[in-house]
Amino acid sequence: MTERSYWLLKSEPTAYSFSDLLGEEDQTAEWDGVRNYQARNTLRDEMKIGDGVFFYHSNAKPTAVVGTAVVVREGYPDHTAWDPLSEHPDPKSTPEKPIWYMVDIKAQTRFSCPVTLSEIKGVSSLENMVLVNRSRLSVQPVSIEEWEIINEIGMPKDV
DNA sequence: GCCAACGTTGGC
DNA sequence: GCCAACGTTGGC
Repeated sequence: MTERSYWLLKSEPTAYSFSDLLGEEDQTAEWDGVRNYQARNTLRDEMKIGDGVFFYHSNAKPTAVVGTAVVVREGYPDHTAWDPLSEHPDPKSTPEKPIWYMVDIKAQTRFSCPVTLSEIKGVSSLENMVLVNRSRLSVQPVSIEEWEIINEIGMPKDV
């Protein structure tokens, strides 16, 4: 019996946006293309079915957490690595010896008020977020406190 | 478009 | 195993 964990996934909306995820059949997609070892380890070993996911738009105007999703399939080999026509081919990864992994996520909630990076930087209880301190990591952990605070800002109940 | 940060590669 | 060179990310 383990408790739910929380994560943040980054995507450039010009490449794949939260709207794209909402437009998928069953609002579910493979989170493929991650080619960083630390992020790979998180995808492969740590993210569990039912875990909460923040969907973050990087390189966007503005950069922001735009919604939430849930993990619906745990780490399995990223088959796009051995597809030479994919966006991120890596010939060193094979079906027999996969290097890269992915999870499936399903969209949950689109924030009525996307939580921008500058907003996050202005909240003292969010100053330890990985997003703020190690900005290049594209798959990163989120504490339960950070999860709750950003959900409250993104989906205010009393408006 | 610039450029700082930082992850990866490869020569030694 | 070190570290310089290089490539990429991503905020601004």
